[in-house]
Amino acid sequence: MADKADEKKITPRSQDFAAWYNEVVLRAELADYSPVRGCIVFRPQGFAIWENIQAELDRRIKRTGAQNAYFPLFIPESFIRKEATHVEGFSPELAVVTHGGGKQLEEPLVVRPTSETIINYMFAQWIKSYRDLPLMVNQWCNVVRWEMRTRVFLRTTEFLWQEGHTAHATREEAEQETLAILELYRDFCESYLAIPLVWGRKSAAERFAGAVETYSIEGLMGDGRALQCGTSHFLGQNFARAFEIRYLDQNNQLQYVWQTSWGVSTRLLGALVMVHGDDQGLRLPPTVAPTQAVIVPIWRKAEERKPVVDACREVYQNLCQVGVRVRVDEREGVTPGFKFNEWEMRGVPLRIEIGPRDIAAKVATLVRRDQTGPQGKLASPLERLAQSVTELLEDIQQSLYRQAKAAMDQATTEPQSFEELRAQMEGEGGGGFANVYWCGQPSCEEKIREETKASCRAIPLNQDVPQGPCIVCGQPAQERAFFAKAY
RNA sequence: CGGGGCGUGGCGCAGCCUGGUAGCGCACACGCUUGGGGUGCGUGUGGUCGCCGGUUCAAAUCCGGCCGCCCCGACCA
Repeated sequence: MADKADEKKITPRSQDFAAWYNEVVLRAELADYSPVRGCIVFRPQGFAIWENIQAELDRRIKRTGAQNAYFPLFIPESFIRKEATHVEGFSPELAVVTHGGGKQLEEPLVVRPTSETIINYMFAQWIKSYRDLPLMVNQWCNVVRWEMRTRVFLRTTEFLWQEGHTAHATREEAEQETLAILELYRDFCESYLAIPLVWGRKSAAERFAGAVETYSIEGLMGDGRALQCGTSHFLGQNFARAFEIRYLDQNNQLQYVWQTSWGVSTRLLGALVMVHGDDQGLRLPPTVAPTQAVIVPIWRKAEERKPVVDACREVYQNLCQVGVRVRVDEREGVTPGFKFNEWEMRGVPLRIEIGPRDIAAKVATLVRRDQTGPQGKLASPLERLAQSVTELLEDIQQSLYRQAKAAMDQATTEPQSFEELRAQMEGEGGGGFANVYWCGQPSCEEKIREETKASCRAIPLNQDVPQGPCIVCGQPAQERAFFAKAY
């Protein structure tokens, strides 16, 4: 009997995080494996989350003045080679098409790993004058990177993302844009996805191939490892020079443009699972949840069925009217208990139970996904249910953020010595963010990576901290940086 | 590419040592039952046992070869 119950449960998160993660993704029906190695299928439950992310992010991006466009999937191989660092960074992971229409192609076509080259090729033709600037485009698309080792959502051969590309007249303006997008991503992740972050500049070793500076937002997953959740790059004039993107300024002088690029991907789905999920499955913040509330009718005798179902449908209508994404689970032949577990696995933030007892008392029983046990359960009068639900969803959003923030804060330390850092990162259970003084030398960063497996995740901006000794070499350091084991 | 492991209904596995009608749990279909935390019972669908060859009257099982997948390492803006 115990075995049978266990069979329906997933591997506990604390027992084997990787197994837990895979089981949640599969059982919540977010994604499935495909016949092609490293490629996944986004199932309706997972894709609906991505669509919500897209919709909200798209609004926010457009508010900055960027416009959506679409560039080709195929890029002439020679384009990738035009920017030296870029080609070095991407060559090993390119998928290349050599044949088409039954014939070998004159020039192989690269399946885009990112679209800097082809977009900038077009930019060069569109930009003539300072009056054409700034030029800001965004595209939602798929990209392909032939990774050696893949993980669902976190690193897949093909993934979906949004990539923004901008060109500006001045360095200052481009730098400002880079940071504005970083802030846009930060706010989006924290407020919309309820994922707390650290953020800042990347070290040279972690920088995007072809960028002058890379900035990122970094989340901390449930197992103590960091996940890069979005990047914003200041490209300087690297691509402008490679692709001859020049404009005439007010003084009739030819100038190279200054550029940025930035993106977030379907990796965010992985972050949602790993930040919020628990042993019951997924837990979704209400803002991004495709279904925010599910109504489960409960009845025993045949004559109880109609009043219960009628009450459920009425509540459904009322909630729809106030904009709650709600559904009624009227399936027969499965018990309420089964439904409870299933919707919990899928991460629905709020469950509304309506049975004969509730109807008699003129209430509905509300059960919040973010709290287990009796404290997550409350009776709410039917007459002001819509308001209660709306308020509860808001509260659940805050609560999920607070829980994640508390976990991140608890896992964030300020080790004073290299030994302390090493001890923190050691073993499977080791991890978290280590906020340390670092002199900025690549050799010290490399030593940390070699000996602790932790890499530099972000160097916070506008630091106002006293000088201290580099945690590796002891030389005076002006800055602190976050190190962590990363996905 | 190096080290380790595994290929048997959709999923997880047993059977292989000692050759003889391919089995269990879950899932799925139907019926009754049940229903406020994964209800129980019954009936049923579904597999050329990764591929090729060999030994044998007979191969999931023994032998040889090949292929694929997973884990660890190397690698990864």
